[in-house]
Amino acid sequence: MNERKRKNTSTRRAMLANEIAQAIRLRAFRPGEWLRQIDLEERFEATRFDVRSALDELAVRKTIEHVPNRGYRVAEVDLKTYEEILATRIILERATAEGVVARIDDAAIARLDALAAQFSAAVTTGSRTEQSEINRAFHQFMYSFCGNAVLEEMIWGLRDRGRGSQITVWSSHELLQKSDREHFEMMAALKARDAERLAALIATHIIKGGVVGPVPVEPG
Amino acid sequence: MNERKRKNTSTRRAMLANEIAQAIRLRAFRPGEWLRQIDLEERFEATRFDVRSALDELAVRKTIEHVPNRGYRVAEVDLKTYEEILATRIILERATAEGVVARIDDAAIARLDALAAQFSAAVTTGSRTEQSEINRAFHQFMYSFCGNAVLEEMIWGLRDRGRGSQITVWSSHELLQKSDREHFEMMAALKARDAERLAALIATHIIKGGVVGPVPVEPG
DNA sequence: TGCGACAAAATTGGCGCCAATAATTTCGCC
DNA sequence: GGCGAAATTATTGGCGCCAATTTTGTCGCA
Repeated sequence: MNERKRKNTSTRRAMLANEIAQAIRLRAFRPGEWLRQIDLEERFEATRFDVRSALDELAVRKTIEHVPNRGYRVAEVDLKTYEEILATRIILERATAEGVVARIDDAAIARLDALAAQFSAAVTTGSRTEQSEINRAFHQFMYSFCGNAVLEEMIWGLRDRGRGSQITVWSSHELLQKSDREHFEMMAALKARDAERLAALIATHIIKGGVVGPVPVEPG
Repeated sequence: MNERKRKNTSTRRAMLANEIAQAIRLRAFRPGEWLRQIDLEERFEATRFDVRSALDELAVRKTIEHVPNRGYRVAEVDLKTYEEILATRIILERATAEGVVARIDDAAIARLDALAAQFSAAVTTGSRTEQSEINRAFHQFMYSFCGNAVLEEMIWGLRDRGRGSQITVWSSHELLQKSDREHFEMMAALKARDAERLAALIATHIIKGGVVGPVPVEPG
């Protein structure tokens, strides 16, 4: 009966914040780049008020940085913080293994196999952002079975924060292929219901995929 | 030379948000309670604009909840979410043990001993909020040596979120005394540089301090 | 007396205006 | 011609106003 009325502010704000966040993920805005409110108004067809709200939200989530009287810019993550983010991601993402192994079902495994295959295809033919989005989908779907929504939230919050680093993810084709292979190793561990092995794979996946060269990361 | 100019908004907003957050921690506002903007204006002597900004920030941090056209209220955490928060806290806080043990020095140990002693005293003589604040100070100071600022942030964000549960922390005097004892056991593990033992103690500390058998939760 | 509808009051929330600040250009002086 | 200062332009950000919405209070009717 009732047609859906126009969205209220908090919804619009959240949606816009997510749109901007995605744009940042897709590197439409690069780390350090200023986000001019006027541009965002036009690009996303939103009012200035909504743009500001969304930017404030992203600043609280540390996706962007606010400089008084200068504006908002995509956060640039320094090396130390980046390493801390990776270390914390390892802690959190490892911890999903147990729950995932316990709760995953055959249908989900099939879907994950498909996503892993999609990633394989994207490694050779797809664009950087395609690879990135498929990879994200793979992990997001897998972690969604961990049985802890709070834990999931933290993981995705951290992953978004890590985007602001100068370090190139998958800096070489070999690393990309390694990530690809690791997905299938994870699937094997998953099918064998081997939580410990899955956790170990997740840890190396994060380290190898994210850091180039000598790795000075000691979790904790 | 230059007298310090008036604080800019983002600073005022952050300060006000922290003040309100502390008030919530101290139970000046109870879970489910509505935070009327007019009241907050007077109580904290802030403009309506700043109040709203601060409330928005706290809503993003999930300390409070925003209901369109109704306002903001202290988040009520349901049991499932509360358990997830505790589980995630255990994951994160355990992970500090290694770094803390590696980095702690004698001066810090002395300070922690003092805080543990303060807590002991507060167990018998202090108020609930005093106990809570000293306990917080103890853990905050300890975790500050973990060498991972991002990890620390996550922990304190989660701890704040947990305040919104109906579950009474330290529901009995015995649990309070148990917490007290555990602080000293942690100190022993710390002095022995036994990270594994410290991690185990942290885990039980969180579980025992936070959950009390079958929980009489009444939906608000 | 209980209940529903209508009216009045209280509260929230969208938004535009313009002051404050930073960035850019122009101009004058050496 | 180069350099610094002043004027111009661009952008951000504080804030108050009033509309939209909810809550509270009142009245009439069964």
